[in-house]
Amino acid sequence: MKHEQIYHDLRHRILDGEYAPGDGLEREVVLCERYGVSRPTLQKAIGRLKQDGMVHSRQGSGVFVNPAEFFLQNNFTTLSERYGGEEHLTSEVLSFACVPSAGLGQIFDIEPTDLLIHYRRLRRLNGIPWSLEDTYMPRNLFPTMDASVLLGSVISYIEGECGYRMNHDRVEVRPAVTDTSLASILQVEKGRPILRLSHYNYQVHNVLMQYTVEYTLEDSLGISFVR
Amino acid sequence: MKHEQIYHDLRHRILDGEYAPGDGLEREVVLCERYGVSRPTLQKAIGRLKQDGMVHSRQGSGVFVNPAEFFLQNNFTTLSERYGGEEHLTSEVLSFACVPSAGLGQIFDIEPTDLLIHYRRLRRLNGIPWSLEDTYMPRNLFPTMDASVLLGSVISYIEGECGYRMNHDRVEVRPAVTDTSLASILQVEKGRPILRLSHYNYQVHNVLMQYTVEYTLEDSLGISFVR
DNA sequence: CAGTGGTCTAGACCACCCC
DNA sequence: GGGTGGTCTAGACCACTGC
Repeated sequence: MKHEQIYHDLRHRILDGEYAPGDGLEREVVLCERYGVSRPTLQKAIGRLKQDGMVHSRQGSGVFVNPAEFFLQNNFTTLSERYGGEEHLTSEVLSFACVPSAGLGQIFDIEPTDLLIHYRRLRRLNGIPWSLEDTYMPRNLFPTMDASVLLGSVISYIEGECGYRMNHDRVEVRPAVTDTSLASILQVEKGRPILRLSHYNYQVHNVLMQYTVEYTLEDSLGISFVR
Repeated sequence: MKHEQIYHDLRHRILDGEYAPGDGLEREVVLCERYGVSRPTLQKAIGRLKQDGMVHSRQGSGVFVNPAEFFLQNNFTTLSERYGGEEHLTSEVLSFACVPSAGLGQIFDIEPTDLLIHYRRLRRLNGIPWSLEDTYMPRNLFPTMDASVLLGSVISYIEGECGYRMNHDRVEVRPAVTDTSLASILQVEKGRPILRLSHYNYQVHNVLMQYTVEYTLEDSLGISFVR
């Protein structure tokens, strides 16, 4: 998709410092010519940059780059999307098993006796324990899944080998405090405030492919709404 | 804006049960005729419905209404937007004063000695304490503001009487636990996990008009990402 | 008043679903 | 193969900015 490419290109140019904060981007017509697209397509790309807090625009004036502290670094996505590439993210698989879905059967819309794949991973950021993830995936959708998949990218297993297509995510945030076990795994004190994120990963037609509960030491998650 | 009207119309039709979950909406061309718009405009409206979790679409097939548990009720917005109209929301002004900006001067980009209007409100949902808000607004932008503004809608004061235009919001979520004073105000036990939301309300050009810190007993906030 | 971004249109082409 | 949504275009008109 053209607008997506343009979005990524402009985003990288901004992050690379090609435009200083406060600078205006080129006029829309110029950018349209550079990328060889029409204005609506360019504006779709600009719109995503606005949502990310990278730029703001003023009718009759121009599109301007925000100071870096306004940038929202893809928060609320999965950890690998938040930090992919930029920081040193490692994961340690703490467990991998097939379990009866039991109570979780409801959200997956399967029977309590049907099987779910469950794995728990500790994610470290630059070596420091950063978040704990419990992920569940229905066995019937992923019959070939085994522990070796976790060595690579789970996403490319789902989208590549299995041929499924992710359609949308839903994320719920809850406040929590570390209990004894969580505190010892994440190596923080007991009773520390912590965010608990539930990620629901859907195919089209609301078929749930992945359900992940993440406890993260991230101190804040941000989001912005452009009117 | 036409796409906004269409979004609200369809949203109300869905909430009113005009379409049952799983039902398909009319074909896009039909809806275009009904509303007298072109397809891109209609699709902008549909796109917002998808983000809200109200519908999903399938290329080559149609647009379908989701079960109600997928609906995201405008979370992450201000409390009055989250519950406006639907529930009984009341607020009690606990304090109103003009204070030196001090440390907050930085985020407003003003001097530490410049004045900020500060007010604290306890919001109740159906009579139950639900969230505590501390709001700061720069005195120089709102010289006519006094406590009487809080009796009506602060938004319409800002956009109507003052003639400013909100351009975008930024929200940050942090985990917290209630301390003694917060627990007594919100009438919950001390040490309870709670979400702390920072709302930043901007005019164009990133002029900060309002900064609000909200502690809310909301058990979870949701958001969805459509690819 | 000239130039900018904001919104919308009419129509095109494609990928995909389902008969 | 007929019909659906996904994407894009070229161009129009408007509101607003800033000289």
